[in-house]
Amino acid sequence: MTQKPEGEMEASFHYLLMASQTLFQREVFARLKDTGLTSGQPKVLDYLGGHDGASQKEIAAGCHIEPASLTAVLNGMEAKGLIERRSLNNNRRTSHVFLTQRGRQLQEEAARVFAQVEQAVLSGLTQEDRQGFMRVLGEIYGRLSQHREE
Amino acid sequence: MTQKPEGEMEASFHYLLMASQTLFQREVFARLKDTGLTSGQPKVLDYLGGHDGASQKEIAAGCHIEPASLTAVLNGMEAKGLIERRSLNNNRRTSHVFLTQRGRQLQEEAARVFAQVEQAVLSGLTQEDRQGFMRVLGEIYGRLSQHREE
DNA sequence: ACTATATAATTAGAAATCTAACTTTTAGAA
DNA sequence: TTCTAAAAGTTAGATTTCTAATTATATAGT
Repeated sequence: MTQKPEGEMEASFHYLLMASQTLFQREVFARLKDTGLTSGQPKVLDYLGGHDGASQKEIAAGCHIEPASLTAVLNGMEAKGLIERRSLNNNRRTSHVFLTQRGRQLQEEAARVFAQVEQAVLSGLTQEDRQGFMRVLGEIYGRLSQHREE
Repeated sequence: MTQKPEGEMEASFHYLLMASQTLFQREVFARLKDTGLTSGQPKVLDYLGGHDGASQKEIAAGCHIEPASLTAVLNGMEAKGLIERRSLNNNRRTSHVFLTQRGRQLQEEAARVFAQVEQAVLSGLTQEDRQGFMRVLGEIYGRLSQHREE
């Protein structure tokens, strides 16, 4: 309901995708405001939650940002004591990133908030709509990922 | 390595939404590179395509960015001769934004590229999947919009 | 081994975005 | 009408992000 044709419903795919992502992110950041996390950090924490000790290159790929962008985010996180960079196997070129205890706490908090907002957004859908939506969104993501590699 | 849905498919809603939007945007910008448009400008052109003469406040709302952010984008567009700011009805507080002839050209080009990428991404879906996806995405957007107003 | 190439990360500079504070202008109230 | 509050836009400072160039390290070829 509440589909007020305000102006001229620009309900194109790209508009809805962009707008939904923006609004979702804002809701997440709003709920994480107290943690002191800045806007680039939650996604990195989220990735590290499942890939502790990953290289910066791997983290950047997983977060879909450039390695150069990640450097700045990690510097901030390291300064706040959320992560540590270490070399492994006598390889001094690659640096592996590990969550500190405090980093782990905030990663868990971020995961909770992501799940909360996700729940709030998807709870109104039928099980069928939800599953169908996730399946198609996965296909779309796959298609976009291919594009990148070509 | 790790070019496929690697490791543990983090196919959560928030991950797919964020990643898809990022990849979509990158594809659009890649195809608009020759136009000299910078990353903040296409969405504003897109909005103006349907709302020429809108106030900055309206444009910001339509693009889901803050008025302060829009100021910088419009300054760049004005410097490149894509838009003009004008006062109407002796109201000197509100400034209305109009596309120039060149701005209109680039708006049309941006619209073409948005449509192209959209087509490339959605063309693999069945008509049913496509319609269902758009409907649910619209519902999700509506839900997120409400959140903001509360 | 020694040099050339490739890779991982960083730096530099630009643009986009946010929040908070400020300026100007309009509208409302006493 | 005059004073006060609200609104529209801008400015300032920070973070995120990009591309291009740089540094340091590792791998490969001869």
